[in-house]
Amino acid sequence: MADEKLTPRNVDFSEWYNQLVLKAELADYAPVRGCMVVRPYGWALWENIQAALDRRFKDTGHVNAAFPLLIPKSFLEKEKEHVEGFSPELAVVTIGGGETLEEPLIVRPTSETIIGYMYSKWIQSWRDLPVLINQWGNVVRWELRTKLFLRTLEFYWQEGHTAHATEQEARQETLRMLDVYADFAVNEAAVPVIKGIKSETEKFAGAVMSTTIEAMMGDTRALQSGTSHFLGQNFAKAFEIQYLDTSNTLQFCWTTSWGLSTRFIGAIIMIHGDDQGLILPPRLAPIQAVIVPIYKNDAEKAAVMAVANKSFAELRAAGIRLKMDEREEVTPGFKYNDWEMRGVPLRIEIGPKDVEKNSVALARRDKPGREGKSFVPQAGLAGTVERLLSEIQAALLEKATAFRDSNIHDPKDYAELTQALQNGWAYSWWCGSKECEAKVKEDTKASTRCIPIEQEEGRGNCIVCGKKAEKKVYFGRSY
RNA sequence: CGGGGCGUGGCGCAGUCCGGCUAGCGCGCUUGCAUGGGGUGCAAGAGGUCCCGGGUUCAAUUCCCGGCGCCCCGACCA
Repeated sequence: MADEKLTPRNVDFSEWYNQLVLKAELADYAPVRGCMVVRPYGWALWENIQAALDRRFKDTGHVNAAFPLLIPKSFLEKEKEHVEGFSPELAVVTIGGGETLEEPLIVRPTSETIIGYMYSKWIQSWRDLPVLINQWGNVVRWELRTKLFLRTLEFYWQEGHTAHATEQEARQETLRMLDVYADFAVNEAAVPVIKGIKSETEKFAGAVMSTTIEAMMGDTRALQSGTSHFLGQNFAKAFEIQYLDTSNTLQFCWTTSWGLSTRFIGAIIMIHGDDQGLILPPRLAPIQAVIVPIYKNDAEKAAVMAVANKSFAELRAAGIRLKMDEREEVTPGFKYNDWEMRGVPLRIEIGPKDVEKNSVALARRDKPGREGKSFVPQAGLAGTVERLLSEIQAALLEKATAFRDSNIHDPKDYAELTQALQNGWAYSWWCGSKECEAKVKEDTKASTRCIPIEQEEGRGNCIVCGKKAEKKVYFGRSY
């Protein structure tokens, strides 16, 4: 419960984050190292994320299915880069039913292999394409260093896997799903993101091209918040995913995969939260508004609850996700702090004075104190609440965007670059070489985050080596 | 895997250096009374293998040896 204040965000961002996740009851540490329990409030947030994404997946023609948690070890070994990338972080099952298994099974770290195997059975003809399947599930990666939501041994996500007849179509699919992620992030989570392409060193093991939506957290560190890969024919060749084209020629498919995980909850916390606690974007918040009735005797209680119950019914009917806080053992002030910590966007206070004046008091979570407070008529409350929720949603996006943009620097030379990366990102020309990328990482701990898909025409000189460069890239320290 | 730190009621810690009596404190929890528009007050309670194993000793939470676990930094890492 809300006993003590959080460590202020600017004193120790990491500590603030950990305390907040625990105190807001989003998640808790599990009895297994590096694992977490997602608690009901956190899972409700995830369910809203799922719903917003799943709707978009369906709208773009995808269907859901479920594949096994366990994958034969040999499957992972069929794609060379894939196995090299993932083998250090695999959990392997060697015993089943008391017997040593002939072939070890791995707990899926991602499902390209087993889904690829199934696709090879299901796809025969060009008429079977494209295959557009998504899976909601969990995966395990044996990470050495973990943090609640951002990186845990087991995490929940969705992984989309598609197979296409042509390279062009698969590349389009990759970018289309990246757009879906960006649309979700911006319009549902109020998380501004940059769509871009990962460098060779940063890309997914087994992909031809990886794309990302990259977001800046409240401490200016970067977070890869969703990712979409063009896999070329790498997995199609490893698993013989083939079809006969219209001229009766056997062809390999072109495949993609794309994923977004519970890590995104971490992004929401770290982007919008403040010293008081969480600030959840209204469109995803499990509770959009909380009603706090205020009274000190039975007579006042009866009058206040009559108005509170009427308001509750009206808002409920309007589709607002709503909570009535009827606890009698804590004071109104305690409830204010409690719900602020949990990030509820709007608080509705109803007391004897409101009953008298036919009003209610509204307090916006995104604006502290008096600035966010207003007294509105009881009549037409649902309309007022809907308008405020939508204003809060817009204000969160605007604030996060302004913060990000003010922390993206444009260094003039390498010295300025290293300086800029102490506190923020840099957007600079880059020749594309691994050497220059590695040097920046060595000197500043910052990696290339992405080469934005949308960037102005032109050429410049690499910020590191000074050679001709055709693309600009974002550098930043990441989670 | 390298460096550092820490394991004591549910949580956060003190005590241990220099062994000894009933192991304390804050928060939380239970009950009662008062309170109630910004983290409410008072009172009475419940709750402990002092991480585990071994050794030294009349006596170990405390000293010694071994083990396990967790956290931070680094390396690694979608």
